[in-house]
Amino acid sequence: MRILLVEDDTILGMAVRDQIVSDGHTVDWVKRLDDASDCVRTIAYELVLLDLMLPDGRGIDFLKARRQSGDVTPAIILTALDQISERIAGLNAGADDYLVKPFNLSELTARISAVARRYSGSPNPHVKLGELIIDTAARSIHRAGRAVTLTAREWSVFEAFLQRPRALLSKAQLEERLYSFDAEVESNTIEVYIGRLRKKLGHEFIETVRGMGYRLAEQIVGTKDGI
Amino acid sequence: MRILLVEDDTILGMAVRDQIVSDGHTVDWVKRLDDASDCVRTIAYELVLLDLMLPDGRGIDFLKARRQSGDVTPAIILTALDQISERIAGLNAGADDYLVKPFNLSELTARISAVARRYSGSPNPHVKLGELIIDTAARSIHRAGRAVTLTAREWSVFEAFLQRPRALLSKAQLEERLYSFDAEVESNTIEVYIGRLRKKLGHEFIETVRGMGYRLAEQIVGTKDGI
DNA sequence: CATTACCTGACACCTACCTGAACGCAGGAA
DNA sequence: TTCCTGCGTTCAGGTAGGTGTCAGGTAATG
Repeated sequence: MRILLVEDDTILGMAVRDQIVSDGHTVDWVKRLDDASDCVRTIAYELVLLDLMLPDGRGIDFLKARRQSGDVTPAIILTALDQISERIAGLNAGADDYLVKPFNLSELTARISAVARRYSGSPNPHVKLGELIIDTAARSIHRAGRAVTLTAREWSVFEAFLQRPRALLSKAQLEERLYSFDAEVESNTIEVYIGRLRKKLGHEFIETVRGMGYRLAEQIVGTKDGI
Repeated sequence: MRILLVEDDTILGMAVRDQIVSDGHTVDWVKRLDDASDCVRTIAYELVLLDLMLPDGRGIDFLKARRQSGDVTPAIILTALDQISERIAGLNAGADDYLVKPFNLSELTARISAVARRYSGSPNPHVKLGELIIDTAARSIHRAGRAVTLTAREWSVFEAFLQRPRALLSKAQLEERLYSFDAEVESNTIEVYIGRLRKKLGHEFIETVRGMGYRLAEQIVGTKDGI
């Protein structure tokens, strides 16, 4: 699982980061909201851990903005005890959960896996994209009434487009998503997977931007709805 | 929504009850676990609010027993700040959420409606799945007129699929369900249980998604084609 | 035209998965 | 006690399907 941690406290941030890593996840840790914005713009996280009081703004505004722009990435809020109203506001703003500081690290682990579980069965599991109906919990896709099954890798790539429907994703970005940092891939894997996805989902779905990368075709994404 | 409140503190209990009522729900309030047992035996609640320290036992044992016997009613745990390990154990025992005392009442409202949303399609005691008729209370399954009996572990795995019929469940998720955090299982237990379930329920029942996990076959679950 | 980027069918490897079988352990009966 | 039975867990061998690689072909760009 790829997790974004937004926390300005160094001590706490380090502890949280280490715990998450030892749970087998990947973490990117930033201390400011504008860094966080950069991160979510380029990387499709599966979970955001969000402190509410940050040097350059309130976490809740960040969260609200993300939800406004259609981002459904699960978010857990990290908050101090005396910010009860903030917590409620956070839940209303679209947070999936919160942790009250100071919290136990094994509790963090439990909450993370709980959110991960819950998210995969979230109340809005069905996403519609053109003629595709996507059930993220079941990882199943229906195309014109027929079920389409994707392999693990294929789903990873497809998911990247799902999470950021309008974005143009470079091959490097997609590779980074598929393979852990150190792994070296010396070939046209991404091209191959794009091809396989096109074969399964329909060739009009993903369009090539020569020299730059790939993105979902505009008529598929639509103007406002979807995701 | 019909809610069971298990809380021995009179002041808190009254406050919670009033809040829930003013949210438009129905509450049954009991102060002891054996009263709670009577209640859940006769009434199908949609949510249980469960204090952990009660005069006649630990709430967590109650919850665990309910889950063991196939009850999937959502539960929110009410716990004091210093009972962190209890909270974690509660989540592992099958709680859906918890509230830390002292909590704000509007926070309670938010959490309740969150659970309600999550479980908007609440499972009833007699579930039909394809040619299977499942009695979660009795843990018995009828397949084509014949009774099928599952062992405890087999049921645990099966129940996971029952609770989230359309979800894809990874082996890690299933393991986490079977074993407490500390227990280490170093083998293909899940694979074996999947195999045994298939043998008992029919091979077409559970399908493998290589590299990702397992899920109920789609023709079994049936396509809920809203959306 | 040449050049570059991308597409795609084919293929070998490898790993996740399946399955039968055996082992360990607990509870019950004699 | 000892034997038996049922359940949970582990292990090893076999298999099929996913993955990465490559080569030859196609389309875009100047």
